[in-house]
Amino acid sequence: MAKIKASSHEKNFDESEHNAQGRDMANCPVTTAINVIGGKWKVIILYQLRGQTLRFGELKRVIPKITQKMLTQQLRELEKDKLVKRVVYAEVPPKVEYTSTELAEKLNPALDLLCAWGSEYEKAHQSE
Amino acid sequence: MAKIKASSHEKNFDESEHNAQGRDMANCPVTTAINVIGGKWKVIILYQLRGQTLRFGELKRVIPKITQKMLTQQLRELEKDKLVKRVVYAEVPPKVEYTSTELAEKLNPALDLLCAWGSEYEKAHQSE
DNA sequence: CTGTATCCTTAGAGATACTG
DNA sequence: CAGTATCTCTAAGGATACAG
Repeated sequence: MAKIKASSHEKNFDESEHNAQGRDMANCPVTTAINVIGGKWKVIILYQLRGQTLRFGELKRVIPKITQKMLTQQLRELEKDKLVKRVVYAEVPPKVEYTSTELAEKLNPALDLLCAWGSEYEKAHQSE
Repeated sequence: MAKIKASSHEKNFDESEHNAQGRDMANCPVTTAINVIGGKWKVIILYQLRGQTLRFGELKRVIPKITQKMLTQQLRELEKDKLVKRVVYAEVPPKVEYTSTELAEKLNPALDLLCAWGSEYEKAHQSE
């Protein structure tokens, strides 16, 4: 995929210049959204956490092909972006639970539409 | 951003293994959708082409910070993914027009929701 | 169990120059 | 006008080993 920095909220348009009467709306927050959920495993993790709390190991088991490093990293970013809440229990052995936040749940309608569109897309391409 | 191959429709789940009763739906086509529109400039280009045909140079002018190389590359991928139609006129000087396809227009509702969510996200983070 | 820390490979992306 | 062709840099992501 593209190189999308997690913390990059940079504008892709130079608003200072008269930008040839292009649609300034193009710089609407879709780009922000894509930046936030565009990570390779983000939507997958988010999906698993829909209305459900999971431990680190459970997530790992449910997403077998993700590495520990990536799981940790993506979770940290999601946490920083306030899409996931992380709760550490002071036990031994350690126990950490991940839950999706309100903000994340608000994403669901959009994800559902994307999911539906993805199906259409796959249908349109399955002939190849 | 994440590394998302344009042509990668690989499964991120190992369906052969009993995957710890994880939600198989997690591997729903959201991931496909993200792969297709996750490119750094894709949604921006798509937005500019909403219900409107533009020439290469017009796109370049409207998205000043994109390089020619990236514009060409992203357009080629969108074309391959059947989201954009490319029409070349046999004139001199050359003239090439880009139009969004039906499939691309079907994405709009999802993009609108993402846009709305992006605004919420920005609000929730502006305090920082 | 839930992580770090390293090392490594690649793909994404920018800059620049050139062309039919 | 609408692109290629190179070159380079960086960051995303994977593999593996180690640790509280």
